[in-house]
Amino acid sequence: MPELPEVETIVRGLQRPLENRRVVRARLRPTGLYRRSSLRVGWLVGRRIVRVERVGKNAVFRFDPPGIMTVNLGMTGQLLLFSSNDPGHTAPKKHLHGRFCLEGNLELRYYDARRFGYIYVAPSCDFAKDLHIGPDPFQCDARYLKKNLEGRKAPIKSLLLSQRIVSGLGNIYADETLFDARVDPRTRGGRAVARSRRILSSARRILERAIVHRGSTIRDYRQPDGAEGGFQHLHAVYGRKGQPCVRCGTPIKKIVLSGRGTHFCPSCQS
DNA sequence: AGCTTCGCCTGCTTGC
DNA sequence: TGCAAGCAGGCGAAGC
Repeated sequence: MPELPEVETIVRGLQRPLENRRVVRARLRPTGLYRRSSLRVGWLVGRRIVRVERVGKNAVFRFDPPGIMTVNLGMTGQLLLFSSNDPGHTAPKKHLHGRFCLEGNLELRYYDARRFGYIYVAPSCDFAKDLHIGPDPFQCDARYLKKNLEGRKAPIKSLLLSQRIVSGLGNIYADETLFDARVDPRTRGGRAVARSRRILSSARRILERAIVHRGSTIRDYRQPDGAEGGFQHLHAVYGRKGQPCVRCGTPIKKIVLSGRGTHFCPSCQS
């Protein structure tokens, strides 16, 4: 599932090929993939992509004349790049929902098997207001996190998953972060305030390492050129139920927390 | 208001 | 072996 490191990798892979190219044709179906109140992608035709960037878990495309498209990949979304004058490329059609043809015979395709992703097209976007997302772990400090955990009763894991406080963490990296910080995922937010600094620095460390390894491919995630990520081999807890903790050897436990599979070491996370 | 659960959706895994 | 139920989960909406 594309979280911050995966989206960062995708965005970096798209910047050079896409920036400064004009949209020649754009199509997206079904309309259920649009976020409420979004314009249709046809509105982008004739506009030039001036910048590709990441905001939380969203890939964001900025255009001139002014316009913006945000892509949230949900669980199984993919943004793949094809050269339309390369007859050898065999692009699957299954789950292909979006096609963006650009100058220079480039085609950006949007695939999403489960269709949990969504796309938002608008003249401009206020991310906090329109997408309900807060700063990512690289954009906030421990004081901010502390302030937002105070008095909260929900488990720290659930609070980290909420994109409103801190954006970018999903199920994999929330588990990995809390393991790194040695914090039990069931700890109530208010009880984790004193460990805000450690949690934040763990999040940054984990995310940086994951970016270096180009994200985690569990099943669907791919880079724009179709390659898999490599960080899945370095997970300490996610997907390691029953296997020995890399720190203390205790079997990793898997529980359900706020409806999410949650992996942790019952011995060294407290 | 804060927190949890539900529904969306498909494909892989599990169990009979 | 084959089929159906179970499970996975990001996110918004609904429910408590």
